[in-house]
Amino acid sequence: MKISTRGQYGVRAMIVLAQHEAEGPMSIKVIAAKQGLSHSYLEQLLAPLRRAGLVRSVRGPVGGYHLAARPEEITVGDILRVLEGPLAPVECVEEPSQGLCDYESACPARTVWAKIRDSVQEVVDSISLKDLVESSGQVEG
Amino acid sequence: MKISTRGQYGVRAMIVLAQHEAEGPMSIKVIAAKQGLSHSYLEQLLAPLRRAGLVRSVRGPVGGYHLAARPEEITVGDILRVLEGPLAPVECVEEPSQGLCDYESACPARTVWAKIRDSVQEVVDSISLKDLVESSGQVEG
DNA sequence: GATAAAACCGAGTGTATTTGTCGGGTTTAG
DNA sequence: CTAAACCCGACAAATACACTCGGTTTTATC
Repeated sequence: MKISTRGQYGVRAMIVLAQHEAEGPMSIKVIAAKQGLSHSYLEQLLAPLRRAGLVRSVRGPVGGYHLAARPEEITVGDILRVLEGPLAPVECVEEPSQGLCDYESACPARTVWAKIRDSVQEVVDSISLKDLVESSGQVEG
Repeated sequence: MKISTRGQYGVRAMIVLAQHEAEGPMSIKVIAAKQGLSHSYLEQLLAPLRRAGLVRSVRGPVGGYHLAARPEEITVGDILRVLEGPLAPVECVEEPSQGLCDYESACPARTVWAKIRDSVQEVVDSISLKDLVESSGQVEG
């Protein structure tokens, strides 16, 4: 039941972008330094986020990344789905619907997994980047 | 964000034990057959469940396992904590308290992880084996 | 136009975890 | 005494994770 570093770092990077939204594009180098992350690895996370339309990139010198929408329009769920895949604790309750367990059609355990899934989704979909930037005292740096 | 097969199989095995509670100890062989699991692997899951006091074993011929408490007293959370470890999406929000992130003391992302943790725990701690046995049509077999 | 900073891309790599298997030992009912 | 069951530790294949590396393309600035 762990979120991998992809999801963790991705959320942290997006928070940084939200915090410095007004300052124009921010380079991978700067984001990585602010969060103590590897440049190359962070690069691998921003690529899918860009393809998913959550951030936009500007190439060339003084380029970098900025949010593709306002902070209140981007949720933690959006980020985690891109970097972690389906937010379901087991395959058989992924959406769009995976098949039932092959062993028996009425699987009592399945209801548990579905409830966990719904519960997690409700949490992450209800938290926007704006919420996170506001709740934290504005971080300097 | 996945639950490993340990947790999945463990919950399924415990449901089987709850369903046949009245019939005396059930052997690993029978449980494994009912759920289509490997005998050896299931054996590895029942050992920690026994040490944690969730099941009791009876040795010798016609031995096997049975629940150590009534189905309404054993929750899915109890089972998952034994087989999956702490029910926290990232280390820094595990209980008893792990240290904060080493990078900055005020980590906005941390509040997200804590909410996910609480949400998952509330779900799994509120579902007992009794709930699962009742909700499913009584499975024959 | 040259330079350099930055995004972009794909492949590769070492480690850790997962998901089991296997073999042997111990307990115990019949 | 023996078979059935639990008990224990080693081991192995497969997968996922967490990066690293080298090179290409784009583009502001000198």
